Amino acid sequence: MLHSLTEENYLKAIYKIYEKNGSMVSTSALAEELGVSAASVSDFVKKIAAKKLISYEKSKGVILTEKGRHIALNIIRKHRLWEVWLVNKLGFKWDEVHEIAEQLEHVVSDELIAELDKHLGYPKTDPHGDLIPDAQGNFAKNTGKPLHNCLANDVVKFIGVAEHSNPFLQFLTKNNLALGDEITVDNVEEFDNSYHITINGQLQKHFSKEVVKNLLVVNAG
Amino acid sequence: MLHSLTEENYLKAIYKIYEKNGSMVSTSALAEELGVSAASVSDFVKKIAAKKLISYEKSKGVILTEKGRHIALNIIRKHRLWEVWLVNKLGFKWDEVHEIAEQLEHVVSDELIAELDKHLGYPKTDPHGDLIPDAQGNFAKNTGKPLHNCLANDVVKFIGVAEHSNPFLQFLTKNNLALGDEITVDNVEEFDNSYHITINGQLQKHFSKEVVKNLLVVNAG
DNA sequence: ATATAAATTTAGGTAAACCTAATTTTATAT
DNA sequence: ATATAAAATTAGGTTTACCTAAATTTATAT
Repeated sequence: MLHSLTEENYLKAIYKIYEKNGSMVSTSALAEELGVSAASVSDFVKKIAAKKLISYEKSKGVILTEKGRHIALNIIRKHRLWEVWLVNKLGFKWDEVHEIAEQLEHVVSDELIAELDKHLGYPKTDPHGDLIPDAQGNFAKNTGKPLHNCLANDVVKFIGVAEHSNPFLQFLTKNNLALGDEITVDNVEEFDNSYHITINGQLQKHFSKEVVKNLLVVNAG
Repeated sequence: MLHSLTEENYLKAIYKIYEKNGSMVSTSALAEELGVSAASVSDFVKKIAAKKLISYEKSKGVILTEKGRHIALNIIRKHRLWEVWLVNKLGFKWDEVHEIAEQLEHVVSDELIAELDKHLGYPKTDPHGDLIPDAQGNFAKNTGKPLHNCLANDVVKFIGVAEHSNPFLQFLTKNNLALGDEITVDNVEEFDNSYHITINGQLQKHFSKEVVKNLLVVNAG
């Protein structure tokens, strides 16, 4: 079964919003995410609901069916594999790959994706630390928690970001923080919830609440 | 300037037919190549003529302008680079890459293509021996001549194909003939113009006129 | 509870890229 | 030179994915 570019983008957007909010996806949220009018969304969701890719309750919102979820995860799988390729094989930076992967993710060829996966050594995560679903759409939930939850003297490992915007990624690069780095929480400012940290036991930094909320970490070890 | 998928495919098709026939490209030839009706072609060529991508003489045919030729060559460059990647890096066979490259060629990112080119070691030819235009659209003409023009006792090198269909490529693979091989013409049958040849001084084969017409060779040396 | 605001849907319309059928133009053959 | 065939164009229509404006439904606030 072949899916139009638009259909793929709708399913991906529905998946993304659902993952963030955990509830039915509203017409307006979808319109915002896709950059189209609410009227267009209202039209289009009826079409994909008729194809059983989503279930749609009028005026309430939409949610992916198993079939729709499977397709969405396959696109996400392709997107993340291409991002790994762009960074690991072509030398792009983590803030340069999203737009290119948005195009590559729609290329249709199961053999291509299987060979790409092999070529990359079957990576588990993409350059932003996001987990890559397998060909069946299975994947674990990311175990990282925001650094914001940590207390003084905690020692953790930076494994992902909750915010994927290029400005945020560039901010981290500029501050010499990269995935895999060890972070020690030196002290938390009570007054504004900003964090004084040490990266890899070497570099001291002071990050705002907005930053530490978006750094996903696990216990070091 | 951004071009629709359709526009890119029209320009590529016009280029391809023009290279084969060396004259103005007819509506019917384009319709045949693109798999659409002549009426659709007649409509669409007006649109791209208005954009100065082709020049169009009503009822006579079309030809690329410099601008249109430049775009066509850029798509061909991308197509061939992706084919090299598929074969050299992912391990696909030369008869498995065309359809995938048809999709990849439309991805838009000059940086991507520049990095891909570097990653591949700036290849001069694709897996079928076709020359890859540079980023400015410059490229030499293929110097290969059909083996069909050779006489008994000629010793030549196989460097390209005039026919790109998968059945033909698979036929050559099955017969152990690959690009770069040395071909010795042992004898030409007068009666049907079939060729008795020896590949790399080892393997003797008997190929029909239809086959040898599509094998491009240069003098061995 | 009802007025107002916000979100959603419906109605009606557009542009891109296709189609078939009819017409016109160009080429071919006697 | 003219009839016929082939090729190209025009006319009129469809589908997909969008739009704005109007109407309706749902949520919010007094």
